[in-house]
Amino acid sequence: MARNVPPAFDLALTLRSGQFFRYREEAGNFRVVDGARAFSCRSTDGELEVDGCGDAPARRFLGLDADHSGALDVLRADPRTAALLDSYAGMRVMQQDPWQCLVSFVCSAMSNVKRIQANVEGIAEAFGVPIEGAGANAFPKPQRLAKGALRPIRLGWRERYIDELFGSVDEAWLAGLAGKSFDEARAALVELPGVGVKVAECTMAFSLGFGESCPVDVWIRRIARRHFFGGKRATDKQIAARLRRKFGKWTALAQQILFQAGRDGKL
DNA sequence: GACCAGGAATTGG
DNA sequence: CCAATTCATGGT
Repeated sequence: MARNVPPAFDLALTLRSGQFFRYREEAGNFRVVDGARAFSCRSTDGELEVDGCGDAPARRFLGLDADHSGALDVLRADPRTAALLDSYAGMRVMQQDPWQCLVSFVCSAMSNVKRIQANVEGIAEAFGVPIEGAGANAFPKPQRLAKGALRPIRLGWRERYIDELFGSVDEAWLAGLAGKSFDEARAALVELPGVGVKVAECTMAFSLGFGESCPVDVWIRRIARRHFFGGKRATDKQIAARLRRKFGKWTALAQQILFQAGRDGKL
């Protein structure tokens, strides 16, 4: 059977995993808007079907360029992730538009997926330009926004961060962080308003290709303390260090699997 | 009405 | 470096 994706890629699992927020699901078909690109995709008989853009950009976006068999070797070597592979081996770490990803995760602070989606979509509807034939707006480029223009989006206390980012971030600079070292890229991101270590590492993992990233949120905190620290307390830095040492460049993938399993009540 | 949601900034040890 | 407090909003 000819397959154009590696075995065990799970499109729905990956898109629903909270890495990415601008998609809509309609009967197994996923409509995606990433940056200025809109496309739809579905998985049938182990084949990834894409409409609206070429296979290559869609596959890159979905994280299908990575050496996943190498990842599985690492995940199988630890009993805690090995036990999850039956259900979660189809997870991939996506590679999104960095600017949209950054803004999305600044919106994510102390929020929830439904609201993050509404916030990101609201920003696109209010300031993005229509994408020909897609029935959706591109994610707006960084630009000085009119005073109070974000108010109706109801971003809460994240509003002033988003406003400052729109007026100050250079997209080429942001994308260029992919070529820096892990420490340099993170140090640069943390300088941005509304960006702490967690948001920085989400951006690095899900859009800049840093597989060693380990975003530590409330879920990972609970899971790590219970399953990697024998129930004892541990700081976010200790958690990230331990997972990074164990999973190396597949830390973000392991983190994403643990995160999803935790939310699914399987840990 | 309390409590939590993929945290960050500020301030004080 | 770590810990406590505050921030705005929506859902349960």
